[in-house]
Amino acid sequence: MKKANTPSRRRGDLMSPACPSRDVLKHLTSRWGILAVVALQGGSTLRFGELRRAIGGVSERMLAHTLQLLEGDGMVERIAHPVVPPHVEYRLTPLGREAATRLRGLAEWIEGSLPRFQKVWKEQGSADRLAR
Amino acid sequence: MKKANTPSRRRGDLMSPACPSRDVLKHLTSRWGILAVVALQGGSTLRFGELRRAIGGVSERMLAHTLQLLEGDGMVERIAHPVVPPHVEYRLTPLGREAATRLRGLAEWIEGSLPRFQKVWKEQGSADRLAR
DNA sequence: CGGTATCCCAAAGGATACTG
DNA sequence: CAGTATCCTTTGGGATACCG
Repeated sequence: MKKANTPSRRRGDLMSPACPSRDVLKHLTSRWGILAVVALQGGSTLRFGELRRAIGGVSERMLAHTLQLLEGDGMVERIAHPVVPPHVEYRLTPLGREAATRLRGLAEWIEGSLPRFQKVWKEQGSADRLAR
Repeated sequence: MKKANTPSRRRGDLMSPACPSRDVLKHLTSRWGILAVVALQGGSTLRFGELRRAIGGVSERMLAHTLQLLEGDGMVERIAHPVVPPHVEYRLTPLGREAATRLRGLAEWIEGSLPRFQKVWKEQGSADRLAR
């Protein structure tokens, strides 16, 4: 019979409420998701503590949780060396590096555009009306 | 005197906990932020209801709130025609279009990579261990 | 060192009803 | 039509303590 449409496993649609691609987006856009990927960008492998210090403000609990989400999506690889004290390294997988390209672009654009945002915030009183 | 460093208004640093650029990231990565920007991408102006139908699953309350955040950051422009019944249109500002470029790239990559994510989810039992 | 386990809270977000 | 207002539930995420 027709194989014209393979509805389920062809391609995601973020505009559809039930699409599994929403989960990927959710993980990447969790509070620390983007920052973790960006911190790992560059191919370097980082230890848990290094990563934690690189990402200002993240708690151990949330960093571990975020890394598990990303590992579950195949974007981060966890390498645990069986020594004591523990030595665990994280690095991006090929899939994660693809994500990192986009996320780094976004991150750098935001950072570089900050002066313009601040101008907007100053000109209008948006800071007062809305929770920042 | 030296003008070598203008610490505050030069450029953002997302890795710093207190940097205001974190607010922009937070707004864009709120549950509906990216989807709203992507839905408006293309330069077209959309009415509130059209936008709502375009973004599957968003409630009126959250769409209005998200649009206000984006408007407050100068990425979305709200054009209200004083007629009855109300007629309100939304479109991206130049700043918003710059964001849209990055976000559309991310969104399309996620959508196109869904088969690979599903493969990862199937191979490892990550769906069981972690909340999706 | 690199985590879990537990507890707790603020905030994000949904449902519903109402309004200019 | 395009919102607010209100109420309520869920959950993201911080603090702390403990463990292999």
